[in-house]
Amino acid sequence: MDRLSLVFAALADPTRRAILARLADGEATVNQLAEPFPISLQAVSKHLKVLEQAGLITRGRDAQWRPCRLEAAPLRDIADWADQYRRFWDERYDRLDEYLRTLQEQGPDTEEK
Amino acid sequence: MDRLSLVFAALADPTRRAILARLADGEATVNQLAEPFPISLQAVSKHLKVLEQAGLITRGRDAQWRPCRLEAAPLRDIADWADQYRRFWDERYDRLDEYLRTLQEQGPDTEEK
DNA sequence: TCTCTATTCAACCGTTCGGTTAATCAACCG
DNA sequence: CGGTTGATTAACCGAACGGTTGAATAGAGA
Repeated sequence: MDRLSLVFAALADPTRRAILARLADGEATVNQLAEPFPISLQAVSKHLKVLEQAGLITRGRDAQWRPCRLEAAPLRDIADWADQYRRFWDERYDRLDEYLRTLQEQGPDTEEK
Repeated sequence: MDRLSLVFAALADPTRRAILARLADGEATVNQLAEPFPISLQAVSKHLKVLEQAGLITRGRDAQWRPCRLEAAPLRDIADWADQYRRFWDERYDRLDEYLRTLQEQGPDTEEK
């Protein structure tokens, strides 16, 4: 699967987003990360694997602990991706938006919905 | 499912992101949207349903056509969400980042990985 | 060594996903 | 009306998902 799809898929789960939020406060072990959730440790381990493959975390090794660290690069990627569409929500781009729509609507029907 | 998860899940598919890109150029019918893809019209219809339930598109009615229109609000939402983590990738926030990590690493081990 | 802790791997289970084909609905048009 | 076009719905299929339990691995420590 492509990189962007992997990241979006990883973020499409509240548990995984909560894990990222926790990691924003600093590194944490699997047990620490699992503590707030009513699911098994193994389930959390799976979530971490998904986050790792999406490049959203990296895991080190400290004795028998595997400290997880947030990696923000993919988040920048999706922020940049969404920013492509900024003109569709940012009112400062309203005039440009209007202009583009007018350009495109020349043929089928000129009326606005 | 929560709103944000719906949006992320909808975006976790290249076909659906391509549909959104197409809609950035203006409204389009299902057939027009389906044309570039090597999948059936029904499959595209399903994708549109997913996008609609995520609030990323709205569909009108023009005779037997169902023109689709991009709705950017959820994209603003995910951009805002990602922006929470900006300090982890934006170099202008490096000092703050360092500071926060130092604060947090007081207990288990002070060494960096 | 034996044991305890931290974590992962393996197998399984029910649900969802992305696709298919076939049938149906909706609206125009002769 | 009947036929055609545009789009959705229904039923199905294999793969992936999110969870489980149980077994295995890695390292600390007595």
